[in-house]
Amino acid sequence: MATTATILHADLDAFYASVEQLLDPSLRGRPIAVGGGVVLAASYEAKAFGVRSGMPGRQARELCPQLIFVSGHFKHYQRLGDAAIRVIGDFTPLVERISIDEAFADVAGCTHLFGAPAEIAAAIRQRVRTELGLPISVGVARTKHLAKIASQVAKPDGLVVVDPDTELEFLHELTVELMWGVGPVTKARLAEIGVLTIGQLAKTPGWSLERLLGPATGEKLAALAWNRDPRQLKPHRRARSAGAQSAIGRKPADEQIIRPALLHLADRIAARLRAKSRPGRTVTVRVRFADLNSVTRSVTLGAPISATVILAELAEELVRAVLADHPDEKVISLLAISVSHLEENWDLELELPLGLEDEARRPGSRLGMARWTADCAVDKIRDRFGWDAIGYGAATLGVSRSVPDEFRKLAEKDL
DNA sequence: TCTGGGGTCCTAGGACCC
DNA sequence: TCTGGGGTCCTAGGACCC
Repeated sequence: MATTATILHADLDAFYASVEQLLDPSLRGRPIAVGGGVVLAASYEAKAFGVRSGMPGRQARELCPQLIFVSGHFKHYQRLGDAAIRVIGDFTPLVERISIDEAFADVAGCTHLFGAPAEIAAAIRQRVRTELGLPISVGVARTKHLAKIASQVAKPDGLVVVDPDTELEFLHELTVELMWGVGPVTKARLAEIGVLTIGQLAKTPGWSLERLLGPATGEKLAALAWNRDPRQLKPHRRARSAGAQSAIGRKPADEQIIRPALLHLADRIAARLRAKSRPGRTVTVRVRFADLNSVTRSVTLGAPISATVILAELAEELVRAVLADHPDEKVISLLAISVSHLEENWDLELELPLGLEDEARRPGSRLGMARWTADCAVDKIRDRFGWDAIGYGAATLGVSRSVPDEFRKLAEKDL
């Protein structure tokens, strides 16, 4: 007899759109999209017409002429998302939050207090509905993978419990794209060899999958198809990287365009790194050209950084190297910076390592003590007066904000 | 003429060390 | 001196997730 199903996966339904329908009752039951130029989220009524997040607004309107666009109430998203996760936390401390609207939980240790996992799941759904006014779907199973699939099957506004004795019956009749890690490319590759369902995947020889998808992916999918999911619940995952990007339309690859854009991105990232004392050693830039192909370039430093201007300068050097390698590309459509190899608990005093103080004080030095103190001053002013109270001249001007900064914040992981 | 934004993990080759 | 193997780190690209 298998162990009990105690893993929950809870997922708020069409979260941003549901919040808008909660705030404005006249929107309930109608197709709505959050956003304007680009769809940030769509209600189920809009999804029925094929409207998807990330879709250009114009295309969405073509698919659904009666679509209602609403600008987002971003503060409410954060508040209600946090509140929903707290409801889960009232039952068990073992909660792994995946994003603003989604979390795993293990209720093995609290069934004696609150009843069977299925009852706990029902109670969570009931409380989120009555206390917050939002629909949330929950899957209950023995593993994370199966719980996640169960919640997807439960949507919208449902509950699915997978009995440990009938796991494979449940799993094998579903299509492969419901599996974690199967996207459009993998789905298409599997379709080439006639594999459409998870059951067919399970019966496919391992060597065949590994040849088709590579050793790691092949082995992983084979394991998941037989419901062997080794992943443990990890309540306190720390972020491994922090980044920012900006789609800039179609702009010439000139310094006047690139420098302010990179400074703005570096400013956003570096401020986050400093706030959590997590400087990073690797800087990666991505340049997307007019044809939407993109190229990355990275450098790993001997010591971690979190100063805005240093990050911006390194990023600019990397972008220059990319452009030098692609002399025919005159137009760029996106710039991105990411910082990884983040330090765990970095004492800010150590950012200028012992022995480098002299170098730091040298005028024009990259380590620049003056720059460091400037960042600190900016951070303090922003703490008191808000982000836009101060900034790096060029970065505050002329940077197109196709997506509101509040929306960006929602997607940021806690460092 | 606006195809978003923030992340994770895997792969494959090369450098380098033992 | 030559050959080989294993481990680690770095880099660039890609698939995928929300």
